[in-house]
Amino acid sequence: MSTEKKEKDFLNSYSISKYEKPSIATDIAIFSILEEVEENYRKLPQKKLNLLLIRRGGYPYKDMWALPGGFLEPTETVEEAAARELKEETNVSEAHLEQMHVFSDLGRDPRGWILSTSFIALIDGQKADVKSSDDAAEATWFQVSFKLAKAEKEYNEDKIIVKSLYKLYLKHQDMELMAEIEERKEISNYHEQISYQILKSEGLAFDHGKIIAYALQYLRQHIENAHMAFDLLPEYFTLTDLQQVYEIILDKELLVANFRRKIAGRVIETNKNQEGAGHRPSKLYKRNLEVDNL
Amino acid sequence: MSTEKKEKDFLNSYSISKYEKPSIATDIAIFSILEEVEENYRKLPQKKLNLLLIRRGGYPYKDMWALPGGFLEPTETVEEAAARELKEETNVSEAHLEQMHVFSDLGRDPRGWILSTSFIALIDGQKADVKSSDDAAEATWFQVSFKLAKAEKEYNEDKIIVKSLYKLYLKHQDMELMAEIEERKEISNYHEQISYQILKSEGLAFDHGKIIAYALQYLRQHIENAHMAFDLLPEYFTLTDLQQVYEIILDKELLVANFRRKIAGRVIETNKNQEGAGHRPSKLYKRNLEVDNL
DNA sequence: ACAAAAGTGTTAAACTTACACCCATGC
DNA sequence: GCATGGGTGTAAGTTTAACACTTTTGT
Repeated sequence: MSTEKKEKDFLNSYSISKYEKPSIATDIAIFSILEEVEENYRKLPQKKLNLLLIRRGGYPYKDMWALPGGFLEPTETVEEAAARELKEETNVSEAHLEQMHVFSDLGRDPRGWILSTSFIALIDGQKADVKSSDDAAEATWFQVSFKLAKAEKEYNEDKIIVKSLYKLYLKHQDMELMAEIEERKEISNYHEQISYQILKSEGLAFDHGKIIAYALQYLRQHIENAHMAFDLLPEYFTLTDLQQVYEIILDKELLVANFRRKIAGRVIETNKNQEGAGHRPSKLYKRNLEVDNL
Repeated sequence: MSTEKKEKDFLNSYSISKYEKPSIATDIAIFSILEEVEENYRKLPQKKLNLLLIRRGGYPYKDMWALPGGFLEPTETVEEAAARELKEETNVSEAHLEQMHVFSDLGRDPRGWILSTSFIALIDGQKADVKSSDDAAEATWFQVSFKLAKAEKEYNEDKIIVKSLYKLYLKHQDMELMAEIEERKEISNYHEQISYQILKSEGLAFDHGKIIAYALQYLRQHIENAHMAFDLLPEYFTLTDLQQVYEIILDKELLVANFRRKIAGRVIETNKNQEGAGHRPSKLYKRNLEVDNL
């Protein structure tokens, strides 16, 4: 009997269904930058980092807020599932959409054995068309605040443990969700590992506080490398817009002259101008697609 | 009826089994640095990047080589599953072990709907105790060669497409496995995406050529940031050892004086010396666990 | 003695950081 | 006119890159 024949026979008789299997969900942290209205005609509107959450219509965690997501269908990849969810919730089909992490803690979902392959999506807030989806769930942008509240370092023999307590606040009008997440880094001679634990969670469903914390750390660590900042902006933008995106995500002020020198090679000046503001009009730029390393 | 009661009732009546579910495999790219014997007593032994592969004992892909891996059990997280596999194959329980990517292409496994959550593991080659595991599969270190063979750039309106063809060779004695993988980067104003495709594959099971290519790119991109290089070395090492790890992974020569200045803060000098070589003995160093950013 | 690697010093160029200053607009 | 943001220049400090040179060992 040929090898091909044997393999075929094996596959025909193989039944994968005898093993217990988990369900796979994809959850997406969809971020955008939105502007608050500014009453002073001179001042620029304040930009804020926002995250899209959906109020759960059913059990479990009924009426609490969760990341958009859903179960993986047998006809699609996790990327396709994430793109489908993103499109359903925001009607945006072209966006930065990137795999982030698999969350598989036992008991993370009371419905059973469910793994989450999480994604991070960055979209231009103007382009998103957020509305209640067909299942009547409310989708809402929440302003994000994520701050280090406490840090401690423990020196053991051959090992250092760094614990950092972060407080996450998500605000929309008079609604405020909160989570306290502890990040634990363990560094030894042979390996290092990082883990997150939810200490407190108010108004957030499942382990989504943890996923959101992970996404925010991921954003901060990756905003400088790739072109992620551009994905949060429209096609044409001012250098101040771009700088503010960096400042919001890094939660840190940057010097104008230095920032401009640094990103000079990544943008292309256009002959368009931003007009109508109570100050000198600024040039509009677009991203330079041609960047050597990427 | 209280909300808690309702939630409980819901969960009791909820049956997740009605949806079709995939199996979850964890596959690990286990890397180590091994030395080739050197006949010239003066010369240092050549270090090489090695990858652990297992010959498949059964169908499908019988007798072909695959990444160590297995199915996720309902009692463990994907990290625990990966650690279990690593321990089974190498008897190493403390190592750098990190989630990499989820591969979910339809048809990636002829046995059915199987997703792979892939990991990357870095171990000190000396510590690994590789032997045929209980299921009598052969586990073997393969020397890795991964080179860019062709690159092309396509300029469209509002979009740039960069295609890079990589050739992967895996050698052990007179065995040679090969794969050609195309990396495709698409960069537009609104998003950028990167995908890999297997063009040719000889001797490698499943889509593992793709996973290996992904792992090697991941290694190259991350070796500078974190302390990954140290995880490939024993506790005490010479600065030349460390430099060679960088050189092997980046596939690029570095200047000695400059390298030493760059990593000066990350290592601690010990009073131990490497002796017995046909040249001036070198000081042994160990890693400095205390690094500001991590 | 000498091959091989260990290890250090010097310089120019590049990039980062901090700060000072002028410009243009709408009200 | 003036508040606000747009935009540029310069000098000090730091890091990188390239190269030259000295030191120490085992055989």
